[in-house]
Amino acid sequence: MGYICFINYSCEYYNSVNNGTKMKGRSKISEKTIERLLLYRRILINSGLNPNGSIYSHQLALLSSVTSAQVRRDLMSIGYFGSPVHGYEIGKLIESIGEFVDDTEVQRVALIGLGHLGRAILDYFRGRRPKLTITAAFDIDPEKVNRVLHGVRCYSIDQLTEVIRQEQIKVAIIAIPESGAQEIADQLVQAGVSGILNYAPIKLNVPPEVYIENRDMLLAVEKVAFFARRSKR
Amino acid sequence: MGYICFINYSCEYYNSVNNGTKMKGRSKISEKTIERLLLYRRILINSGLNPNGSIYSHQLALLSSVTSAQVRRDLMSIGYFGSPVHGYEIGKLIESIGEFVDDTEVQRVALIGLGHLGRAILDYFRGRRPKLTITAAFDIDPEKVNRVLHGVRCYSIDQLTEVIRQEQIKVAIIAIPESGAQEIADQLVQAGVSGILNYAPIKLNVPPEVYIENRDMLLAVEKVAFFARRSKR
DNA sequence: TCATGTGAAGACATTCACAGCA
DNA sequence: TGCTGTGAATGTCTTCACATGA
Repeated sequence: MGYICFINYSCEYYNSVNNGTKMKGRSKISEKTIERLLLYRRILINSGLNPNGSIYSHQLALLSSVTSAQVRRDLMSIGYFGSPVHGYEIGKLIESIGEFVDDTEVQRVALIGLGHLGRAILDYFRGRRPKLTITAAFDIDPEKVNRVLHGVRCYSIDQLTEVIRQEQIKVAIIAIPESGAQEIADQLVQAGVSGILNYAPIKLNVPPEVYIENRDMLLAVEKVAFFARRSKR
Repeated sequence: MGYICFINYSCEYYNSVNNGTKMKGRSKISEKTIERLLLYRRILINSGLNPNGSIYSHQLALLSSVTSAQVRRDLMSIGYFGSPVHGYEIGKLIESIGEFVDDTEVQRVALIGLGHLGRAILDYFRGRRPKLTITAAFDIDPEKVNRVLHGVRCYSIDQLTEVIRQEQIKVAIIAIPESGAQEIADQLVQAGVSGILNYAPIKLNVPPEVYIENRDMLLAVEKVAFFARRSKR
């Protein structure tokens, strides 16, 4: 809640056309901006547009369902500058967003729970993001333990701390029922994880320095059901 | 985006202690407030607290990880009033939130896609919300069609329009890969659906009167990975 | 005393609108 | 001309802080 990050960036990063105005010091980037940047990148990649071509803010805005002013602000905030003539160079824009949102090295992710949800995540995820790989999965089911499922090695939940410490994993996805979720969260934090994506329908207690994103599946349906009723159809 | 709903409510709904100030006319409730109200309700139900007891805003705030002022504002916005002496009566609060967020009748929901994700949703959902039931599932796999899986009848995707029209379903969950998602969304809209929960990693084009909630699973991981790096651990 | 309900302030997010430039 | 980058305006959301009341 109210997560703001301060990023200290140097100017080599930016393909700045407008290279007169170098940005100094720190810049604030909101969660919403990050989400949109990730969205822009994926839209650009999936669009099939020529990476050597360019795109105007209003075009990208249309593809992303936001306003053109929003696009320009977001790109400004990562220090990527376009040209009034050609707009933004697609390939370089994709790259710049990547430099901003991706780590320099590959980030390893742990997946807790290989039930239907866990396997769905693996399917959606599989090879999509080169800088982000799910390297370890955990489950209580002895049938699954020590096997490779959907391309990922499955460990026993008892090895959680050990494996996460060893592999220096900082990101975890909780895809188990709510009953065990808090206990797992505690273990994850203990083992050094600093970001948790939680699919269990429960509020997890974690220290404030650990980033947590809740994707409560029940709540999502309830919310849509509410707004569906308010539609004028 | 910027979804605001105007609700016209009558005062019979509210267990107003402070019955001097009746709210007249229309009130704006934001998406965020709705999410929190749904969260409060679930926390209250799951907490195991005695429904005949009461709770103070700061206690509920602690359980929900928000501020007490936020809790009071949210409850105010649905016209539920507590007492400075006892706080809010738990049972009546649960009921009041329900009267606000639930439909008067049961709402039927369609689930598109019975892969791992679809089955995960069914598992999480199963019997949790009495006013909301997934009544029809759709899949292309002939193995699944015309069978009852996880308690829900599975139809062929070809019957989509027909079944949704017949059952007057207004809410749908898209749990299929991105490749077919836009086509399905178009059909859903055609069939009269007014709220869509989309799990496919793609921006769906729907008319503005249709409410759409995106729960992009890839983007969620990318976002958490980003903020995990910014942690001070 | 202590918690509610709420006006007002503050923080944050989005959009407007226009200078500046090729 | 038609775009970008951005100050200023607007809009939305959250928190502060205090009058009120049992």
